Amino acid sequence: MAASHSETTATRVVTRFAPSPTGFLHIGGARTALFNYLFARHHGGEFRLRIEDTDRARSTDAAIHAILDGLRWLDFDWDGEVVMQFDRAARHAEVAHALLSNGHAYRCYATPEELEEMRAAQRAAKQPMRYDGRWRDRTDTPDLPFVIRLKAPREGEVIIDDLVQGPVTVANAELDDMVLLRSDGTPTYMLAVVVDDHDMGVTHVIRGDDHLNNAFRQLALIRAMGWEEPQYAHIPLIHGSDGAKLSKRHGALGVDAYRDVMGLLPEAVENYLLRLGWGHGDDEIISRTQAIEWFDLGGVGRSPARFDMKKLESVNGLYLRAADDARILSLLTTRIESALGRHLGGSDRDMLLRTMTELKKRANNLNDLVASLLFLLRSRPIPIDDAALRLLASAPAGLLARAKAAFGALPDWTAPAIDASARALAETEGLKLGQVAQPLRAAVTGSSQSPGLFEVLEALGRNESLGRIEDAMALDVDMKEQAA
RNA sequence: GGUCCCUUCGUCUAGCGGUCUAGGACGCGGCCCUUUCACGGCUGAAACACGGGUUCGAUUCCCGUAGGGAUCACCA
Repeated sequence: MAASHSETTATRVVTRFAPSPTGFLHIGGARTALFNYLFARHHGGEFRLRIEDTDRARSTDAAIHAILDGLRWLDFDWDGEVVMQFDRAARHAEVAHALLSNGHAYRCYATPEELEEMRAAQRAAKQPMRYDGRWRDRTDTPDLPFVIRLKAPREGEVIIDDLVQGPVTVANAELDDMVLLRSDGTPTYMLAVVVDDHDMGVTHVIRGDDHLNNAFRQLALIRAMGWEEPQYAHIPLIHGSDGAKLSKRHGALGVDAYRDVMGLLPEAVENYLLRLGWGHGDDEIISRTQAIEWFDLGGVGRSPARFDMKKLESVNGLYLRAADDARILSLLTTRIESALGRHLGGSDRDMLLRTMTELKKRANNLNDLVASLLFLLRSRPIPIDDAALRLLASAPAGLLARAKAAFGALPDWTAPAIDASARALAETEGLKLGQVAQPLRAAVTGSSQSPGLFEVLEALGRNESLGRIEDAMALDVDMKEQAA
């Protein structure tokens, strides 16, 4: 029971995120949660979480866990206990009956078939499909199943001063008498949201604009109960890259997919989502702290934004490069181990840590990062791709052997020392540095492209490096020529 | 179809009557850096949906048109 919050509501802010657990936490839901979170934190208010599980047939525990897991990953910490809507069914019914007693609701005995006929007739007559209020003024109470409907005002209009959409007006004649309590005694969504928002003391309802029309019906219910009206902010939905409603193939995946299959960082997803439909001057990279300081509902755009994976990847790359190397390595470990089929040893980790900064420049997500570092960890002989094979085939005869000899004689195995040695070799061979470096790169990395060759050699160590060069020297000539 | 909402580069956006020869970012092209690929730096192409008003003056305000979206359940 949250009865009297009629005191000072001017500065008090309570927002909530209220997903229904019929699926994973998708990207649109994550953005709604973000906006609610940021708005609450900006005002020093509360951000609450409510699971709308009144649809017993479609709600699952797995979905509840996926949603909580997603919110935790994104680090949107909520205040207080999670409210499970179904647990409050008795309270919802209580409100429906209170409305019945105060004359703001009535029993409707129309059968589903009867209502379907009514709609068919309206459809045929090209009339708007609305409940015609056939039980609105009847006083008889047959011994039949019934639903409780709100006796909504029929005259006048309602204006909602939406914090995002601005003032929106709808005539009451457009609204029909919605069902509050189903014939089985369970509450409808409309009833449950209004009651829960009220009892939870929600001051600002920030949600997708697919709920904008609902707001008018909900307001009628709030007024019938004489409750305080919340502020509304209906944010536009996210669309796919083709402008159509976001679907699976556009990226309407659970946030777990962004983490696990796409290998993205939560702070990057957050930043991208924040900028989707909201802006702060020319700022692109915005920290959580800045977001809390700057976020405002007035800055939210009113038109739907298209989801752009390319930009998300780009933002992720920026965050990846800025991220702590040890943290990234820990995120990478499982991926690397499953790709390699073995556990990572301490020396492996040291080597990766030393090269991580360079590695990160070449990847925008964790998957690419793993793919680009595996060559460091593979055991000899490492696989050589076609482009690398061609490089080896076109290298001057004996070059690799002479390089191996020169490197083998080095007193210190450091990148600068190897660099100097390679340059000296190129000089005596009458070659450009690239003509020496590329075949070596092919031999050592198995690829035509990699991080700086000398840094790679240093990281690999003298034995492994010389071994790999030797492996390449021993490669079958036909094989190389075939590639060339 | 009724109702409601929206409309700046391909995309996300800045702009809240003159500062706009319309700015930034992603993507795309070029150049630089360079042992490769990246990163980074510089640079180029690229937009105010259309038509009327209001105003000394409209990207910015109003009205239409077109296009897009949302919603019309005993689902949430």
